[in-house]
Amino acid sequence: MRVTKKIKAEQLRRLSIAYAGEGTMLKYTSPFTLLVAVILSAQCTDKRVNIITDRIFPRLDTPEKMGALTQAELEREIHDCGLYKSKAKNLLGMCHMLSEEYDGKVPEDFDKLVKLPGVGRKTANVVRSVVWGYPAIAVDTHVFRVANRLKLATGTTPLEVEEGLQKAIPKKDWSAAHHWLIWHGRRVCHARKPDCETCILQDVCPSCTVSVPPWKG
DNA sequence: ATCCCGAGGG
DNA sequence: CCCTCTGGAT
Repeated sequence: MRVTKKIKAEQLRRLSIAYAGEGTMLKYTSPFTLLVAVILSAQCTDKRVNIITDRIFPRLDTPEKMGALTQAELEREIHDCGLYKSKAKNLLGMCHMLSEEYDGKVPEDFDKLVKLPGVGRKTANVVRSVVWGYPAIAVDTHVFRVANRLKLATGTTPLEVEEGLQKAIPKKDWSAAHHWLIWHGRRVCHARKPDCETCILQDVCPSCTVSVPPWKG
């Protein structure tokens, strides 16, 4: 099927209704704690991250406090969320840079954020969008997969898909759309076995695998 | 077995 | 460009 501008708008309209009000499940109390939570969330469920952050943030909620730990100590604190060595190393580097160059405060500037150890394009977009309300579409594994399947935006790299989505979606909806696509990816449009049977986008999705989808029958 | 709101390094 | 890092949930 040919995914026209009109069909993209319909895809977005339905997603916006289905996932209205869904946001991040990560718990945080400041820009710094959200930044840490997002970094910990790589290859890990939000629920698991929240268990860890509930435990550590009462003691380690600033770059100064967290940056005072040794690598081994921080590894032990975050061990259960996986990738713990690289995350601990990056978090320490990030804390030190925040303390030394930014007076312990998380910068709002995108280019400054992505220079922090462990902070890439996706993390920077999430933090800017959630904390300060900047319009941004963070392209993670879900957004990348769902956007390509819907042909809402296509591309072989996250940046390509991000730029495509920016053209396909009104700017005021960028931050919300990021969450719509994530939740659709989590609940329905799974990586391996997408649940097309229960999908609300069957007739507007070019990748629908239902044997006789409405638009073929 | 397969996937989870990635990023750094080679 | 591809590889590696990693425990937990299902």
